[in-house]
Amino acid sequence: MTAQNIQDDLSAPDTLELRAKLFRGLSDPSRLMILDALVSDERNVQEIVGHTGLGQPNVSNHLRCLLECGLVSRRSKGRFVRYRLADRRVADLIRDADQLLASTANGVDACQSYTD
Amino acid sequence: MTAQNIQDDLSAPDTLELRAKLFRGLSDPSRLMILDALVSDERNVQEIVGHTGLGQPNVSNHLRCLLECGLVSRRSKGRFVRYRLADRRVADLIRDADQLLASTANGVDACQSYTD
DNA sequence: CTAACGTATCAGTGGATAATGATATGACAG
DNA sequence: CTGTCATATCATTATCCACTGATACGTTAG
Repeated sequence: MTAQNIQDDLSAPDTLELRAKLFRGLSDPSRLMILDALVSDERNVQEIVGHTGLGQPNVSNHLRCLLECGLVSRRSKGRFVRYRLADRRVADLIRDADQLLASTANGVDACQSYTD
Repeated sequence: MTAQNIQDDLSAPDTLELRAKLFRGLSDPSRLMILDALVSDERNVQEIVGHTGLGQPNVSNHLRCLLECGLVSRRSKGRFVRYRLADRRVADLIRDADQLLASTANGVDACQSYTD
């Protein structure tokens, strides 16, 4: 599927699954923590581990997910690998979600479907 | 990690979990299909079942999730229950995600973390 | 009242996945 | 080289969740 087809074909099954994958990348508190750590700065894995308190293999695994889903990008720098948000719109999307939550937070808070 | 280190308080654990729940509501192809069915019109459950091809209990279950997460609202109309998007920004969020996908679709398409 | 319809809930099942500890890979310092 | 550090991968486990069929609940029609 090409980029221009996506605009015209928003409900096609493939597009639904792409959308689902993108949102799933954003649907985990650990990954949101990692993304928060990357909003302000480019950081390497150790810095993210320190910033989030998550285990190193866990962080690497989440970063792989975020990378493959196009939410972050990486570049090697000697022994270190530095990660940053892939696009400004990733932060925008999270901010928009927060604004929506500010209106409907009571409802979301009462959500019992996921036992977080 | 202390609370005052967190910029704008957006990274507090509670906020992270609220965000995660909101995005998780959007992270399933079936739910995205249901939301697509509701973008243009208010619909009852049977109409959604016909529009999506999903099973009726399955649709009801997803609708409960979407309702509790504040993404849709409902009103009873006789025997029928009519659902609609809770906020225009729900559709906006999905559209913004599609625009982001249009730029990074190759990366997301290659995502192997979730074997859909 | 009673049957048919619309919707919601329940129990069971299979598959997905987040977290962890151990380990592998690769790069730099000395 | 060799040891150490940074990162990635693997195997395991425990949990979560989407789907299905059966069923319960409530409402309207006749």
